[in-house]
Amino acid sequence: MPRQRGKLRVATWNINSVRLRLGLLKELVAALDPDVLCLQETKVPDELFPIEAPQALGFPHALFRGMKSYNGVAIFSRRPIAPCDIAPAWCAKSDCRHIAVQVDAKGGPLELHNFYVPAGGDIPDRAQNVKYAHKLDFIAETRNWFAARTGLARSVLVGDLNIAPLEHDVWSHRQLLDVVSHTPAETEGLTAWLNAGFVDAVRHFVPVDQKLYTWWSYRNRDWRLSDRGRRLDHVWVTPDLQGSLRRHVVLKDARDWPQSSDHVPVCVEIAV
DNA sequence: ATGGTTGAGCGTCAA
Repeated sequence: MPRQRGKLRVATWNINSVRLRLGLLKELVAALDPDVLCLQETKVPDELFPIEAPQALGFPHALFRGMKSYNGVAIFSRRPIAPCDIAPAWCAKSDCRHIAVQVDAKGGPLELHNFYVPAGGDIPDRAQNVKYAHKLDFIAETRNWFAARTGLARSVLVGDLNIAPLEHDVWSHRQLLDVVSHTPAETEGLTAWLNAGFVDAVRHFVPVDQKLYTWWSYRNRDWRLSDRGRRLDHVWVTPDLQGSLRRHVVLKDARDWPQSSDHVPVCVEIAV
């Protein structure tokens, strides 16, 4: 897929340690050739970030926000970017789950948000599980913040949102209703956030009655055979951009790369 | 109901 002027190709990937998978980033770039690459779970503090990597991969512009061991987000870009520090510290934590930039585009700058939503632990009960409570609070805060952004336009939101909102975003809707990532509180909360100002750019291309996953657990002996996947990774755009959506890729082959992440890259091309 | 695997970084915790 050669790049074209006037088109912006945005990819998102939960890389599950950027230092461990620098070689796979090269594979990703070869496969998708994105203009902008958003990463989650980089798992590295900023002072230890492999700062030469984006340049070596052909991205002269980069911004990252990380911490020791957990979380961490990064944006690599072929086009100039400017940090966009307008959002609050979600849930009053500084836990490196969000980074935003303005990206140069032909028709004017785009606002790009890269999120890593809390996974939420195992027990789907906010009284018993503070991680689940944090997850629900996080998506309520983000929803309210975007809903208050009057005139929000030319914006793209990507990331590991750790929720599979639709029935066919999971391998078994019935069996996952009480599994964190697909509980009604989460799917309703994520849908409310989406509806606060965005459309689902990947479901724009893939009908809602078709199964679609971006994550397969490490705990399955044969992920492709059992195919117990979930769609946790998302690309949203503001409605003014919906008519500019051109193509999408869920790079399922990446799940078979050596020492792969348990998430696969998702990519959308927008004519902007 | 349980266990299954991986990463960070050395304790287990988080996913």
